[in-house]
Amino acid sequence: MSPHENERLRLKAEVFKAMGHPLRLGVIEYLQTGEKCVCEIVEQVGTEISNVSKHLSVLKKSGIVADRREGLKIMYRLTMPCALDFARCVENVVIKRLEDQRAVMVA
Amino acid sequence: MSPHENERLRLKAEVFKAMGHPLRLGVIEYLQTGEKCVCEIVEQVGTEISNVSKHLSVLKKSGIVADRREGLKIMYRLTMPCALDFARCVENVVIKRLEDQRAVMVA
DNA sequence: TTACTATTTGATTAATTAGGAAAATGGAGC
DNA sequence: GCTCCATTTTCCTAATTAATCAAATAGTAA
Repeated sequence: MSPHENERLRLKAEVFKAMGHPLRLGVIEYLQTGEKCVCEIVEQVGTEISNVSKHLSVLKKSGIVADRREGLKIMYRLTMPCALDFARCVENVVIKRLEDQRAVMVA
Repeated sequence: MSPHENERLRLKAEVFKAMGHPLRLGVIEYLQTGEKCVCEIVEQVGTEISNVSKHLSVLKKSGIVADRREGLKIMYRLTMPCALDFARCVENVVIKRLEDQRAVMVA
């Protein structure tokens, strides 16, 4: 693999990796309902501000969200709309797995 | 967040996490060209067999690939076709970022 | 059964990631 | 200037992940 090919895969993987955490995925889903300040996001996910802030910076670094200042608040928004399409597809697969899990537990 | 909601996000995140490694992403792209044995995949990605095997088990656990035995060989195939659609979308974003990076380096 | 091939698993180590608490930053308003 | 507010960064510790090598497994064929 060429260095350029390698860098392409690395950047691409970074996007998936950023989405590969329940809290961050929750934030992405929440941001579908529109631009939010950190304080709103904190309330939604229910954990320490400092923790949320760090997760947001991961999302930002990978290009999934962007932020802007509005007075005292920092507003975050989604910048990769297609992420939602895929998330929806994965959702279906996951729902199926959850159903399978339950079936196993019942059996 | 309810426990069920939590479990849903956890499973969903697991899929993204599985895709969040350059080597595994390379394997997924390679498997677009059809079912392959471990030996072929090893040749493609160019690293230790045991390492590839472990990465394959991560992909399998998250439901992205499935395997079957054929004689001595184990054949792997993609089982989540939509993963490719999203990968294509991310690709475009990443290409733009790569171009930006180069622009910065030139400047 | 023995030898061989393809793959997985286990043990170890190094590196990265996640979370909480406290300190630091950057604007807004007095 | 100082003070408040929203957010980020730093420091620390615990947990997870990745890579390599060696050993184990599972099927094939003599």
